[in-house]
Amino acid sequence: MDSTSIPAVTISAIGQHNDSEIQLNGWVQNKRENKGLAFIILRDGTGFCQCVASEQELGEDEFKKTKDLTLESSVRISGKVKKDERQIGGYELQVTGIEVIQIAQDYPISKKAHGVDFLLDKRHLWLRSKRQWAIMRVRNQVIYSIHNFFQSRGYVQMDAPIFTGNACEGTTNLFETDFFDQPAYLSQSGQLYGEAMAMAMGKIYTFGPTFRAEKSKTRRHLSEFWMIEPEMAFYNLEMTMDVIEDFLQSVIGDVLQNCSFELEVLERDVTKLKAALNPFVRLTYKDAVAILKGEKEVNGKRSIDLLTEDLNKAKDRLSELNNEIEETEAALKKGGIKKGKVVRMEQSLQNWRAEKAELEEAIRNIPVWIQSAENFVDGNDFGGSDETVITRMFDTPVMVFNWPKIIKAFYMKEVDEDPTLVKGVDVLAPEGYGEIVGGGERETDIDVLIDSIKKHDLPMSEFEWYLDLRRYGSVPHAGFGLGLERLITWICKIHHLREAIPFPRLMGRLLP
RNA sequence: UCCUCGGUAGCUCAGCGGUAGAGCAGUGGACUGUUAAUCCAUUGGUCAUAGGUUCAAAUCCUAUCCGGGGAGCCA
Repeated sequence: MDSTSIPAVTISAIGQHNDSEIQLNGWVQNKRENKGLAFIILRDGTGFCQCVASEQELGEDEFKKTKDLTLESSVRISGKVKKDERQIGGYELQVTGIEVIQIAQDYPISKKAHGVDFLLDKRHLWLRSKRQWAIMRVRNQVIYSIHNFFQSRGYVQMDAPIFTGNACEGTTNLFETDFFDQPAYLSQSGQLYGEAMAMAMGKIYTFGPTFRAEKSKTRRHLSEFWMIEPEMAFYNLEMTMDVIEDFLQSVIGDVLQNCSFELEVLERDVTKLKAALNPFVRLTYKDAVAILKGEKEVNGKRSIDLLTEDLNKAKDRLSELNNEIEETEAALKKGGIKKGKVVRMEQSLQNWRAEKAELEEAIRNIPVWIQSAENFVDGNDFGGSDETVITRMFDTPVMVFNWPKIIKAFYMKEVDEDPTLVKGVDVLAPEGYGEIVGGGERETDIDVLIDSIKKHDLPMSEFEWYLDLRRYGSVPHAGFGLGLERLITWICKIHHLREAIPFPRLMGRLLP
């Protein structure tokens, strides 16, 4: 085959070459065979395309090559583009020639189900699979939209250092390193540096990696993740909440507009994302507590009633499932069923058992959540379940502001009417995803700040440069931090935060 | 650190005192429009490790190791 005379194109651009002969470079994502006919699903990173090879068209020798193709073998395939609405991407390739580059032997990720742990061991290969491809494309869109949002509004991107000397919120959460015989820590926030940069440029944002050393093993934790931290001079809390809302809606809008195929691959219910384009709910901490404890209704419902409803639904579904499982097990044991049907029944059983485990967990959890909500002590921080309960009441993200001073960071500005409160804001994502943004207005008064640093038992010497920002032209300013992976996890509605980053780092995982 | 669930074929799991199982993957075969193709056949096991109870242990008990997700903490 003369590979030079036929133009090589990407699958994403295949629509521009309908009815003409082209060449695709890629990997075999899947293959189905009939006598004299082979269907190769090719992926090239830009998309997926079914290539149809016919023995009649190709001749015996060229067609034989399709027989050897295994999953993830690399190939150049030339052929004629044919529009076909039924196919993935809307086109298929009628193969005229195949050049095998390499035959992959025993690709470890098969076409059927795998556990997350196994897949994470194979993360370098897992990234090739369709779901991961879709998530990473959404991630790319989110990153692009973030830059676009801030750049088009006059923000300057400036980055904070990764090595820091100040253990600004205690050393237990920080990774310690040896920095020329001095202890240094990997940054857990660029916030303080962001304030310095905002005093130089007006509006800035940082975009970089952040490190947390907590020994946390949950679906919402990473030891290394990416954070975006805008900081604006002459902004107050209200203006910041407006920016957050505008910002998140802009990113979500871009994803909805540009990633419809990716969201389809992920089977994402986009009505939930579209709901977030409506104005966000804004609650004071006090109101949020009242809603949590069931003292305040939302749309005529109390949180505890809604949870009880959820609990009963889960119980009903569980007994339904148990019946289905029992009946199917009995039928299988009895035998005399065709093989194809047996396979389907086995698969249903596996799905049901997984759903059952989830329901049982919910049934165990919800009473605890109700208890925790009822007994919530005003003035405490919200736990994971409390966040879930609050967001359960609304369709849009929820912004909670005016928090008790004692549970928030030292740099937050006090509320004028009530100095026990500070002008912080947390954004809670819907569908149980919890906190994605934390921010607020910063303290401008140097005496209040010095007092706060002392009360938090922080080493004053480390903060002299920070206090300079208040000594020389202190102005009202505010900002926030967005956890990139948490936002992506919610947008894609994925189970594990670790699927939202190419190579996750967490306790017990440094490879690959 | 605490709570909780788990470790059985390459993968996903069932079996819970009495001969080690299923599906997928792999391999061989059938089939000219498949969509996780289907159908037939077939390879594949120190049941995490070490002790103990028992006529008999993957199954019960004890210890150890490893992992999951939840609490704490957090984006």
